[in-house]
Amino acid sequence: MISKPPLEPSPRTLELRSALRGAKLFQNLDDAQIDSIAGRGRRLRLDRGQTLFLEGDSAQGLYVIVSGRLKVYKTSPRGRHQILLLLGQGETVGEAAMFAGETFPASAEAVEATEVFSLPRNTFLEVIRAEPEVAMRLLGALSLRMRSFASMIEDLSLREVSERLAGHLLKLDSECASTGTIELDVTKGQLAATFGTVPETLSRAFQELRKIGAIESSGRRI
Amino acid sequence: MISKPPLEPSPRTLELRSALRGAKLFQNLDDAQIDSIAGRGRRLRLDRGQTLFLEGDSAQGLYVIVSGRLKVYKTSPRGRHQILLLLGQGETVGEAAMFAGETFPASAEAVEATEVFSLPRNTFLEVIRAEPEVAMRLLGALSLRMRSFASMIEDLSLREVSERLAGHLLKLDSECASTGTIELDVTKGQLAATFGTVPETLSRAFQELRKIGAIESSGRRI
DNA sequence: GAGGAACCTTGACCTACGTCAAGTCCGCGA
DNA sequence: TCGCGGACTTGACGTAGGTCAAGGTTCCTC
Repeated sequence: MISKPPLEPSPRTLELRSALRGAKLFQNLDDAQIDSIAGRGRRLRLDRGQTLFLEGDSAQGLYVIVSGRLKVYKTSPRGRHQILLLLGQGETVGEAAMFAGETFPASAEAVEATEVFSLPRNTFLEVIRAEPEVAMRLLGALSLRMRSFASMIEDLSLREVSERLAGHLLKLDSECASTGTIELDVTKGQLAATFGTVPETLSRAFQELRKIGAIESSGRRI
Repeated sequence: MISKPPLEPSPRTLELRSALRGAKLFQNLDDAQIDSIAGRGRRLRLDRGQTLFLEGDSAQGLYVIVSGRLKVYKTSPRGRHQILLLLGQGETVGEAAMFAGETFPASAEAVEATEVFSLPRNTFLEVIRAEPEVAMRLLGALSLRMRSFASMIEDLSLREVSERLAGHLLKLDSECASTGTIELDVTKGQLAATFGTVPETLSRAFQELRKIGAIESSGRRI
């Protein structure tokens, strides 16, 4: 028996709506538009560690994270990882692939149980054309991401690991509360991979900052 | 005596028009639109080595390169440079700064005598709103740039210098003619700075590729 | 054609950091 | 309660590549 969408929205539908509305990209769409988008894509569940796409896969659309977290990363032949982005609820992956090249420039995988909403390329292009404001927000999002890539490049090429760590901690502190104590929400292994290094080296960088008295830390609290 | 623009377009005006039309961003605008844009910005001449803006400067607009070349780069406290982009005629700088943050995330300077056309932020935003196609092209351009940043990050973190060089040479070859011989159009010092390294190391990388027989080279011909 | 100023190369040296190999600590399921 | 596996740390070691210093080219100007 095939069931059509019920007239009363199910809890899952409500959750999806609010996730889409939470996405910066769709912030100024009205309910009807959100619902129309919600009806035109598919939902995907990913277990922790499951991959959403691999570098080189052909990109058919845009993904919005409904819940959970993804990492977007590159892999070296020798098995090391470089994390480009860590994304949470309301953030999107795959925009860039829709406008340049047909394939994903990096791989993406869930770092915890994650649900994504996938919107086909053409649907998204329609939305953009109909709503110039979405295009503007997308430009904003891409620009922000470019900035963060630019500073990753700067870090990798001009700063050493403990400087990257120090900078990152300062940024976290200023973003979150400036209370002076931070709780990491990623494993140190992942943190290392976002800095372009390995856990061992990151560990020594923590050690160094501790030695010069810049931080105190135990476990993930700093 | 103040001279108004003549009715007959001057050669300089013609040059500007064709440069703007050459810019991918404005490719599908008609003559009237191009002229209107041309009339609303200013032209700037830069000598070789002169800086267009510095990281942190407040960004008032978009620059289109009319002739010559610019490098966009980051600097370390110890004076090393990392080149993010090398841009030529028809390419644009400063888009990202218009949509995210008020300041330039990097510095830009002319690597040869260069003329740029600077378009105020608001004018450009008007153009985008009036011409959604320009927004789409801009999305394409930013996406492409993101891709190239992503692969710079990959290179810096996962590949060694001679691999970067080899990859770059292969790309140049496939882009230009696949003839097997390439003529570099940048100094090796600049090439080094785009790879996140120093001239000495680049020189040794060339040496290595020569030794294993992958290339032959003399001066800038390879 | 002589004198410079960039640019490039080569050598000697040193250090940041990646790798390998043992641990240690912690949470979780039986 | 006892492992057991994953995350993290620590140590020893090797090396890619940055730095410093000294030439060598090429090219531009006077």
